[in-house]
Amino acid sequence: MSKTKETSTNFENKQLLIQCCSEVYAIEMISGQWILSILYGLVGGKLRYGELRKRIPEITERMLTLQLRKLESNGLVKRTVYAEVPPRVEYELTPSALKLTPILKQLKDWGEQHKEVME
Amino acid sequence: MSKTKETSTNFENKQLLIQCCSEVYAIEMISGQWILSILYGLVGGKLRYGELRKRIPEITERMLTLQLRKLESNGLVKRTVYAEVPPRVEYELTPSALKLTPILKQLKDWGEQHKEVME
DNA sequence: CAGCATCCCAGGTGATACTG
DNA sequence: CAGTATCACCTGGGATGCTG
Repeated sequence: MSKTKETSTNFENKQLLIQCCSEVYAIEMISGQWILSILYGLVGGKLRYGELRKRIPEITERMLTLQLRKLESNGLVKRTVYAEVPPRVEYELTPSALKLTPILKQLKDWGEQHKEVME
Repeated sequence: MSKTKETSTNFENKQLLIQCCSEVYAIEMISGQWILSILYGLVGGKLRYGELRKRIPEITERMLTLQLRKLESNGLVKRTVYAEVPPRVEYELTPSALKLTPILKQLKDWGEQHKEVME
């Protein structure tokens, strides 16, 4: 670390922005090509890794794993590992993530209105 | 086009997602390192390019221009060019963009709550 | 079953210099 | 004043193959 001066400066700016502006922080969390697909996949209840994968056929294993880890570390998804053979891992939304859904609904409504305005 | 098979497929998927899910479309619009800074810079009313730049000292001219064009083509910002010397260009939020602000407020509130939950 | 490791390319972004 | 052009870098994400 502390190698690339400008990059680290930028990173610090971004971190600062995320810390002071909670909306930036929130948007960071729901940004990313797969985040919403995963969130929506889980609104129905907990799912195993393989089940989740079937609901999002286009995603690669790599990205599903990466994004789930991101969601987990962001506190939007809870990951439960069962000490069994064969292994079983279940994912579910946290209460916090569930509170996000009405806001997503509003974004959807805004988006639809905005599309109409646009032509 | 039609060169890289997988990439174009992916692009199509993404476009499809944006078209069918208006929340994805909305999130796309407010995602990006500078979008919110610019939006917030303009909530007070119209500003000239240079004035806007002073409000966001860290942004480069290149990025300010690019992001403003993105916002313009997305219908969030209106750009007005005055045929004068020296040139004058003013930017202002569209009504649609203004409707977004309460939703951003909610995202902010959620973000703050979520931060508290997180430790 | 539920991942991780590796390689690789495309696109986004910064720095810098130039222009109508 | 309000941009555009060019180069160069870094990260995100895909493909593929391996493992506890």
